[in-house]
Amino acid sequence: MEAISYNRPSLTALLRRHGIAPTHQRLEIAQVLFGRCHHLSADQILARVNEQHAETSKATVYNTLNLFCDRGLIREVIVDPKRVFYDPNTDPHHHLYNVDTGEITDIHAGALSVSGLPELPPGMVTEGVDIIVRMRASSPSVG
Amino acid sequence: MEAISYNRPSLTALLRRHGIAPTHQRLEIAQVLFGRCHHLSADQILARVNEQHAETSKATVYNTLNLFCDRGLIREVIVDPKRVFYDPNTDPHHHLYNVDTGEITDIHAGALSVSGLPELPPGMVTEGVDIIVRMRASSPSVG
DNA sequence: GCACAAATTAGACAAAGTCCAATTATTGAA
DNA sequence: TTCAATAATTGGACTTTGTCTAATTTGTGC
Repeated sequence: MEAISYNRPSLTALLRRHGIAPTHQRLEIAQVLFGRCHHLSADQILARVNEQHAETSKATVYNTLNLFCDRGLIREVIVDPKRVFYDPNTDPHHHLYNVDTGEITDIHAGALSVSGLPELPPGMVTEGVDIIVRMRASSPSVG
Repeated sequence: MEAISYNRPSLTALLRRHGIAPTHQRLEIAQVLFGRCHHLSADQILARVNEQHAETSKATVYNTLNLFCDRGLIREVIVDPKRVFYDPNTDPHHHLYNVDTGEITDIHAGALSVSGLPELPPGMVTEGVDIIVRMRASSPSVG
């Protein structure tokens, strides 16, 4: 895994390395993504970026998250039909999803192996394999 | 796999077996789900149900799909952040997702095995393991 | 036919995300 | 620096998916 420090100079370098001009707003967003707990939604990122003083618009947050995804800096996590989460960890790994709380935890891919995947149709290429383990508390009140 | 015929009497029986009163609208929706190609979104189901003559409202389609899910008749498929798809196949299986076209295909679980999944935290229970293989055409114009 | 419960409905509403035209930053060159 | 060109950001309107509610309709047993 690429070691990432969370200070401005190294975030600036990180963006540049991915061909992204390091503007003020992008650095703020990068800091939220890489500096705090993982798996935030666009809305949560918007709120955190503007915690101290409003400085970034909704449009910019969405633009930036899509840009970061396109450039391989972060990854979308699609587990909740209501919103997309963004994962600053781009190493191969999977997710444990707490259906009750919405909490997402990483599962390292190293320990895990999948066999028996079918061949893809000709001309097609795997973009990624997502494994989502959905869990819940064992004795919910619903019988 | 439970064999399901797609005529009214067997759909009626299917609903009753799951404790669901077989109303006209529910039978229409069941027919669309079980009788045609798989993995439809709520919107697609709404359109198909009202193809001939408008007979079912948006609210009923959403109510019914949620009811069918709760009762284990169908399953949600969460692969596209824009909408939920509904899968009439409730046997254990996984999905191949064509990122370019949005097309979803089944992967039978029989042929497939996963090892190395971590233990769940105490008091937690697996609700399901979803595996999504995302694929795309091998040489997209984007370099 | 009557009363009661269950299902359906239109349409208002909410949340996530996109789009656009106008403004503001940033950059490189002179 | 200053200027011009380009790139980024912005508010707000808009779209889409899905939920909610209060009123109506339907169905059931008696």
